[in-house]
Amino acid sequence: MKADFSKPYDPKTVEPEIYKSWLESGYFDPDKLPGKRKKNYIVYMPLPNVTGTLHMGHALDNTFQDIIIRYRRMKGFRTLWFPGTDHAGIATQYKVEKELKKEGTSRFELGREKFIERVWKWKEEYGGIILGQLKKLGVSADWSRLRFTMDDAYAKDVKAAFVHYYDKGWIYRGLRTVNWCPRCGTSLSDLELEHKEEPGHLWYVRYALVDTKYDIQNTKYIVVATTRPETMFGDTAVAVNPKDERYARLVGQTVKLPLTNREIPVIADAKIDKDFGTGALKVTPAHDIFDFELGQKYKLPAIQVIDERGKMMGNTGEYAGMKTEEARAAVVQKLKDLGFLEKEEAYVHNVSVCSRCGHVIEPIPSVQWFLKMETLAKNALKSVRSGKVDIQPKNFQTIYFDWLTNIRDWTLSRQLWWGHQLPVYFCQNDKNKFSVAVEKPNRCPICGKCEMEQAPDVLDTWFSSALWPFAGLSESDKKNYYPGNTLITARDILNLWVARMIFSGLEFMGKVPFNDVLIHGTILTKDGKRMSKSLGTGIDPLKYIDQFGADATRFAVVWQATGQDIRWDEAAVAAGRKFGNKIWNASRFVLEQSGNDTFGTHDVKLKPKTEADKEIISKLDKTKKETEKLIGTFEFSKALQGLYDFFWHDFCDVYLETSKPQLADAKTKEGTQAILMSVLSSSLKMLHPFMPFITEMIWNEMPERTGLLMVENWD
RNA sequence: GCGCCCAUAGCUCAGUGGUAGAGCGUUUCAUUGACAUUGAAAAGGUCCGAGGUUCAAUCCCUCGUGGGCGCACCA
Repeated sequence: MKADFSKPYDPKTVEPEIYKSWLESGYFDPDKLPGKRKKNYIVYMPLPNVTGTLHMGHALDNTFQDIIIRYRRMKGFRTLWFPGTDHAGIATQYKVEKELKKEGTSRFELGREKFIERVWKWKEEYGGIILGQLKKLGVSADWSRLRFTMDDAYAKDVKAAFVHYYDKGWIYRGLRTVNWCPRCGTSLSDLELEHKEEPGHLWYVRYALVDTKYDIQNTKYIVVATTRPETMFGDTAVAVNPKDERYARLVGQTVKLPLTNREIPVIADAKIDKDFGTGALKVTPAHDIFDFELGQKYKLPAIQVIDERGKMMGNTGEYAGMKTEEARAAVVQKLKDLGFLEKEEAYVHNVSVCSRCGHVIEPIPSVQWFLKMETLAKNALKSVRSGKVDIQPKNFQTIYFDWLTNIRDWTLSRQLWWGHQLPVYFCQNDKNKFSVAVEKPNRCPICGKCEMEQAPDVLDTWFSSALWPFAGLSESDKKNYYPGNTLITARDILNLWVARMIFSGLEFMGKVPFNDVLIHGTILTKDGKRMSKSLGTGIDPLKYIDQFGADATRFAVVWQATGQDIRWDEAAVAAGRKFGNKIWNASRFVLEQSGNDTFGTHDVKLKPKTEADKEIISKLDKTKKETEKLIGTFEFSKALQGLYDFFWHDFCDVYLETSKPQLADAKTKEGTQAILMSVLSSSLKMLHPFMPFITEMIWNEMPERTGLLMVENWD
């Protein structure tokens, strides 16, 4: 590799070559780094899904991580950046199902085994794409330690984790009302829902009092307000606030459900809001999670009236088989006709939808596996409160605390086929009994003779990614490379993933997996909209890498990532390329002026003679300190802007110009040469974490060079 | 409903209790000299609105307006 300064810098031909030389050096692997390195510095890559392609968010996320890793590598740390991909259970299954649908078939027609084969094929085809793309960005992760969350070794650790929790008594199986996606046919955790505002109605429905002697103010019924009248076939109580004087005398009495005349009690609970609607709530334990909890408390039966496909069940009479929305309209009409509808109000409410497929969530009762969160959440809270884990910026700690302090038990099981099947084995002679073990028992411990059958459900994909800092690592890696240091990600997976890694790390490895969590801004379109493929607003960073080079793309992303969300401005990429050009030409000048071999290494003691000499050396010093400080506090954007100012203005505009007469004067010539070379050398080092390709390329021409810039001492 | 964040130049954004900053854009001038992917200079701002604290507020406090996000027991 020769830097040909007779031509403008061409990233397209240079970058692949440079990346190859890095790979060949082996320096991405901490065990192969040169020199004595005492301290580790470890970063965990947020796992891209196997369904993913590169987007601007990845570019930002990974550039930040690469800056840290490259900086620490140059500072003499034993650096390790763990890369990998996530099987992303529901997301991937959804993609493959969509593909099947186009072919006119479905997973049910294929059957479980064939379907999973198909998903593996998909994974082989698309799973590595994003990682290949990240290499173009210059990512210096240790590819020799690449893991996939369904690798055999990884899977073994996932099962062991499940067994561990089960043995502690924290995992239980039970029938509860859970979030259910009728399209995906599976339960979902709270964090896998999205909330969408939708215009709807609030219907006021009369529930007649059975005993009219409690009739107050000349009414013969309680009016409940509901947005979902079709669920009333499953009502098993009406609840009011105990302090609500309007209803005080009715508590303990009985009302009749319209349409079916089934009788249900009136109960009182402090959680009922007196001021909402009429202050009287219809309680449907089977189809509302809040109602389910009320039902548990007051031992109310749960009557399921909506099935797993989101359709009305046989016990709803004429509505059986209807979709819930149809049934809603029909029930309202009937109530109106029969005089049960007191009034109807337009009402904007939030509906929960599946974060994957967008289908409306239907809470239904279902047998699922749950993980008790009490202790885990408490530990995760403590780690951040005590400062063992520092989440930056601070306001994200609130989001973290909020989730953990109001946490519900984690619904672990999913009725999907793609994922880690639960390590639970059922006895075929007594199908309610099961055994939990990493390996399937040869002999059924229950009946002693049956061939046990594994539970069909798979684990929530986040159960396995929660183990990312250590799962699937070799024993020596677990010993040498846990815990790590830093995690950098966007805000959307703070609770979904980061919080769960923290408590999992504590639980299984006895230490938090990292001390610093940096949440960076999200990249939006220029008019402030979310970048999304389906909206056509997404931008592929490869577009910029191809056109302007990876360094310019990295520059643009870092330049703009000041902490807040970023309204993406393409002009920054052009600015990045211009800066690259500046670096290239300034280097050419310095190298030409240095007289090449007449000038030795920059160990030569610098003897500043002129004011300009002193000035540039003091500014370089200041910039070094500042850059170091800012990288340490993850203020990469500021660090880059400082370097930009120093290099372009202080060094190029001012010193390079004054150096010209100084070089022409025999008295100052040598000293100026030495200073030029020294400042260039330091600048290349400081810039390398940000713009690794061009700086590495120029480094090839530096007389003091002994090897790759990526492992030079930063100081 | 509760909570958080944001509002500064034409655009994208930094910033500070005391003369307001960058990149890009615009205008003018310069140029065979490392670089026209350049240099020098200039124009351009009620720092969202109202009130308060202060000797002094773009910055701190309160309320409001507009935008974004998170959570919710959203009946």
